[in-house]
Amino acid sequence: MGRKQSYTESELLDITKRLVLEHGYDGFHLKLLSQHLPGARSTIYQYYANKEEIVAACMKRVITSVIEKASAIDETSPMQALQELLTVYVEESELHQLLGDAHKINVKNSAAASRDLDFVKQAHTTLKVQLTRLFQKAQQEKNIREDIPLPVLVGGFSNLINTPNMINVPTPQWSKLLFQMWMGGAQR
Amino acid sequence: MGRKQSYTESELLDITKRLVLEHGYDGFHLKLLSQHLPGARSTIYQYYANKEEIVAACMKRVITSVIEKASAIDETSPMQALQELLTVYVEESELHQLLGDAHKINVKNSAAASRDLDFVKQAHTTLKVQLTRLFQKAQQEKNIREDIPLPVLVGGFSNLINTPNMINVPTPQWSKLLFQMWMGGAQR
Amino acid sequence: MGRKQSYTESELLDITKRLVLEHGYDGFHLKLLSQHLPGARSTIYQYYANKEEIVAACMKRVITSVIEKASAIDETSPMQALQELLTVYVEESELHQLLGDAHKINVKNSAAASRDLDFVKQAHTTLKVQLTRLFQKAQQEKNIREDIPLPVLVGGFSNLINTPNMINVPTPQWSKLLFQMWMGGAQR
Amino acid sequence: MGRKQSYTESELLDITKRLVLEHGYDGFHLKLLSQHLPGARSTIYQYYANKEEIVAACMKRVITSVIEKASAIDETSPMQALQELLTVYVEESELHQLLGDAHKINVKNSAAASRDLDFVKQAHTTLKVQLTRLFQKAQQEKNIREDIPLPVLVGGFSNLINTPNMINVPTPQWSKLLFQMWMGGAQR
DNA sequence: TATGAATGAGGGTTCATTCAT
DNA sequence: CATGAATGAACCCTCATTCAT
Repeated sequence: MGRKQSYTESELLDITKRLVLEHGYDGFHLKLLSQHLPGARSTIYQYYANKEEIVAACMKRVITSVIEKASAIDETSPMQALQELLTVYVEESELHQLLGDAHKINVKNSAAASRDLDFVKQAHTTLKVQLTRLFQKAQQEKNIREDIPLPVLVGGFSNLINTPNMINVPTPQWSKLLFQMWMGGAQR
Repeated sequence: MGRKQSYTESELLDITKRLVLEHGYDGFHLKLLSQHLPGARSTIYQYYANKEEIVAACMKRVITSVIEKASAIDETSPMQALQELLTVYVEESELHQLLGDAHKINVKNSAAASRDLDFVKQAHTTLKVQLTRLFQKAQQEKNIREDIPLPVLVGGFSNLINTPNMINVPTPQWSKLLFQMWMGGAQR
Repeated sequence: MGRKQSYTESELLDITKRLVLEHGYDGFHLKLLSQHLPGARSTIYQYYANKEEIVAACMKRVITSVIEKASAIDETSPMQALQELLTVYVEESELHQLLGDAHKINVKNSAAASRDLDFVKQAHTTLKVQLTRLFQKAQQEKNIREDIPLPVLVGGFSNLINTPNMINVPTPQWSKLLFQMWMGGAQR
Repeated sequence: MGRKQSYTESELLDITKRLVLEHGYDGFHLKLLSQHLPGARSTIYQYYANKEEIVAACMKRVITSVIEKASAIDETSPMQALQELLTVYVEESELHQLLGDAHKINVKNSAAASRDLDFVKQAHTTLKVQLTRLFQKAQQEKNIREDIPLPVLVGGFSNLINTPNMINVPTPQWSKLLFQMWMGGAQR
């Protein structure tokens, strides 16, 4: 009946996420991964067929969690929703960075990786659609200035999550600060 | 005497910059570099002693150019200066991304790389000092709101350069749009 | 668990010894080594981390064996002991040549190589101390002429091992012949 | 009428000799050589067609000089002649070490190197013949003990030159000391 | 002739992946 | 299943030698 697995798939992906963020896709080695897990390097192949699949699965898992949180948001009030959405994004701010390496994954080697990356792309689109929807609603409700093109405002909003939290405020307050700044501007 | 070089050091660094941005430090190989230059891989060693030195020299050159442009700015009016500085940063928006990999360069192999990276660090500090100076002046002149901590505003400003220019506006106008958004906020 | 190694560490070091003696340190390549072992070049890295470590380990092993044999000698009668010591040296006459390349090993790359070479140096000293001890005792017992400086006699003794055995006498007899010649001189 | 040569062939061979002794044949690079000569590395090819020829020419020159000195010795008294011969050998004691690497020279690349090495081999034989002749004469004159096989005595004599001169005596006296030790033996 | 640039072969090392136990 | 050994492809880098100026 076989030996007990010494770690779960989920643990494997957790470590993968951390290491890919730390070292980038090309700096992420299976040797490195195995050093952060019990057991031998080759054991990893019991879980995934190759490096590509590991990272793809990791990306899929991360974006799935974001999608779940984002789709749970009540969109009745668009501005309120945007604030909540920003909090979700800030909480998972690595998402952006992580997915930035998606294009490096060589998909020819593995159907599974290919499928996972397709899912990621799909999910990405879903998020963009939600964002656009919220912005359009906000605009209809006259909450948003019109002298700046909408895509610029959307881009600015999305880009907020990359702002480094230099003052180490807890995430929810950090998200509020960012939203406040984005909304009201820097000028007195 | 001797043969004519088949490409200049500057060309080499141009390509290096592009490739490091495209592939990251770990994805940047001398093989890749040589594929984008005429001649054999080993010819590269006529210019630099190793991979580390190439990338370090590249980073140095890029930040040097930014420093030059930034220090030419007239700081009399801080808000005006910030707008101009943003333009410089947007023009060289890869700087940030490029330098992000600086810590990956193994400096033990090469004194030259070490020197160049020290220079880069120094220059980085110089830029931060300029930015802080401008913000303080702006604050003194009551141009900047005070209910948001200054570091957040600074962070938000710096982070503007990462906003993707989705609408493909020419750089100067893009910079103006960003500045306008950052100053006035998104709210109507 | 895992596969069976296709050769032992000891076999690897045996071949290394032979090849370093044959080709010198600079002429000793891992490709050469792998050609004298089953399997691929990269397999060697299962045993040692780099070329330096291989040769250092080899030297350590050889001198360890000499130290063991030399320290087992009964030193009651110094002349008898010297004869036995010579036999040990002649048996391991490659030692000298092998260690001659020790200074070429770049120790910066590898702590293990550094440690092994320190051990070798230490052992070398131990051997010299023993030799000096025996000569002093022999001198006290008036077995050694005094019109020639002791270091010259010691040097001459040590150098005996390099005498090529042209007549292909078995080692113990060869050692006896050399000792006899060194003691009695060539003159009738 | 061309440019003035910046160094002579003889200087080139002098440096070569020193460097080959210092680094061994495989540790001897043309880059190293050119660093010890004025001018560019490629200039060396104005003197010799390749690395092999350089080293072969160097060996030839060294052994030629030994042959000259050795053949000038008056062989009337064999013991006297042996003492003088030893002095010559000690003076040129690097000869042995230098020629030890002769077999490493790949002769296929160069007819000139091949010719020079043949000459070296020939000269080597000439020296051995002289040595044998002197020993035979010494034996006939009853100067040499007969209980030890002649080749052993010859080998011992030849090997004297490798004795390290630890006490830093000037060469002629060193030679005398060695001869004395070899003749009379170590025993009181 | 002297030079510095260009080159390709070859050696060191790492790493994803496969294989035998 | 889990493991550790084996492998080959891919990189970095050096060096003898050739080539164009």
